[in-house]
Amino acid sequence: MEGNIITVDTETTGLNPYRGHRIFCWGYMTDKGEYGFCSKSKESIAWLKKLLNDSTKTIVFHNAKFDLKMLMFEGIDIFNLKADIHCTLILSKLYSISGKYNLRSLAQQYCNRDTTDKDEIILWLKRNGRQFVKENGRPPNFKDAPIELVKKRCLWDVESTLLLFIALRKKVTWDKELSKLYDTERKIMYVCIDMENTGVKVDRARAIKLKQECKWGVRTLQKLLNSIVCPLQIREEKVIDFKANSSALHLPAAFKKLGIRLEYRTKPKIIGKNEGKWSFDRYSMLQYTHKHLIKLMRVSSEKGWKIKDFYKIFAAQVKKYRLKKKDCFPAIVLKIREQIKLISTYYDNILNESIVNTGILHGTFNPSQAITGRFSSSNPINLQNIPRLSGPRECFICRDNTVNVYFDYKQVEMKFFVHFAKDKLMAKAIEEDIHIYVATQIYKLPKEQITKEQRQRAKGINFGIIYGAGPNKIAETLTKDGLPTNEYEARVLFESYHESFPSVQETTNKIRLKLLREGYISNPFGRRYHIPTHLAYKGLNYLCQGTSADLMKESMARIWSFLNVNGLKSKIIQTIHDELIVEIAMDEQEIIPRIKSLMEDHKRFFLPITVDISVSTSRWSEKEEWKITL
DNA sequence: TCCCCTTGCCC
DNA sequence: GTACGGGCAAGGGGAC
Repeated sequence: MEGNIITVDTETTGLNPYRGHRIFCWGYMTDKGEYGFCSKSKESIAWLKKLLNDSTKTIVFHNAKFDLKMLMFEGIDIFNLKADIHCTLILSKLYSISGKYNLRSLAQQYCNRDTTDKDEIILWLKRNGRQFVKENGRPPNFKDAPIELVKKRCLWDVESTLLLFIALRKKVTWDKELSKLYDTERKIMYVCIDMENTGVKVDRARAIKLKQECKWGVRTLQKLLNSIVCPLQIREEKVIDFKANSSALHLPAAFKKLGIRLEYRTKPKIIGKNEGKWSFDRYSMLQYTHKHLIKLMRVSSEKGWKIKDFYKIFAAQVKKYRLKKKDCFPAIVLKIREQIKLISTYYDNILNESIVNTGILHGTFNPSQAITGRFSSSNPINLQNIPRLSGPRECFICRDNTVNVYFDYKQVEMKFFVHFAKDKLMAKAIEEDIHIYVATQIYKLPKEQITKEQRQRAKGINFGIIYGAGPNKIAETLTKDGLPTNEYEARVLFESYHESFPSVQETTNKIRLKLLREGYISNPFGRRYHIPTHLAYKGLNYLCQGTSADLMKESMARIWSFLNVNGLKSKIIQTIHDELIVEIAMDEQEIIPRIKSLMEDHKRFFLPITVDISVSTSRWSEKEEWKITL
């Protein structure tokens, strides 16, 4: 083969190798115009393996993480390839101007490729799907499509990838910072694959038990709801089973029947055109909730009460205050929705997606999905939004002979916020308690007089401000968090905040100017954010989020190399934005401080970036502060 | 059956 | 005059 740059694309029977999906063919193209397409066979994989280990070659994929992972399942040692591996998805995300990163749009945008043809395989799957299921008892995948279509698509893809690589590589590598980011992202591919491959261990029996408890709650609360509002007249139909998730039909009808006047609407889609639909989210529902039940709702969520305990106290309250059925309605709707959510989003997935014998759950982490640079997690389950208090974390357990260690960047987004605003007073306060300090400023009280609730309010405002919130949104968030705040109160606090910390608005103004002049802003790692000027208020948040994300990525790459170079058994298993979960082998616990120091950064930023450590020897829900026990 | 909307979980 | 950042997934229900 003459070409030294070779693009490769594998076609697979699906997206999840842990569900048995595999490569069935692949194609390539070189910068000298050579190309080929072949079915998977022992020989063709051996040939590809040799290519991937030719140190004179540059191999390019579009979304290399995916192809490499699939190749791993063909027995290729992807972690020690000799060829130089590149990825046009990462390149295009780093160069980032458009919001679309599938190969078709990129090829059109950067390579002027014609994309008027529809994707013929997708069309084929759509046209023949139903018939196929009838004949084969399963939906068709790419392998079932006519091979000429697959070949055509595959070759189109490798050609586009090649053009894209040539167009983008220099744009990224000419910039020193972007080039470094690119190298980190390429390492992160392997970290991610390793992490996904290791998976997390779940306790299926516990998930079954907790699911049963929730189901009891749903049954009990559902009976109550039905007895309160059914039969319910919806159009011509008499509904006898009320759906608490139906905010379009059932909830408005139920409120009407109970004689509760509706007050809150969702944001209209087209401003002014439409006044929005009735809203029944937690914020609105709490406004309709009876005063004797509000505290119960708050405490039960805060403490993560099991449904039976909630129900006991709830029944007692109802009796004590002689509440009518209609008084209980909003609270019951909220509670049943919590239970439904726990079952369908968490317990069902934990049970359906973990491997029955081993209890291992393989999630997917995507390092280049979020525009800020954060990871996202999905498929088959999002491992980054597991509830902290209400049960599911009990199902995540340690593997035998390991402990799970949680390395948490302490207040990291807050620190970067101060870093960008360069606010000296805040910087000083962050070492002690930033939320109390902000409370002293906005309430104009000495810190001894700050109540727990005022601190919590200040905390809500701090995060709201980082996210670019206005007074209304702050009121909403605080109320949802169990701190009832009206819009007037929120406005006073909001203004008081900006009077105390003028540096914050100054920073946003600077960002706006920079966007006006250059069209983008960059974080300290050189990651660029193209933001339209009228959305400049997002800039500060992108910087905080993105800086924290890039710091985490660098750390992960370092830690992963450290573990590998030293031949350690311990594994990175999860990342939740500013938290890294490492499964530490029982006999390797001495590396915990080392990992901490690989993550911390005392030099580069306005404030030292430090790490807190927690550890669990049993369940995620049981994690506690780490004390040196070496 | 597909897709939008609403809701709700995480940081 | 304006307004909570980034994600993912599920259920309901209208559109086709």
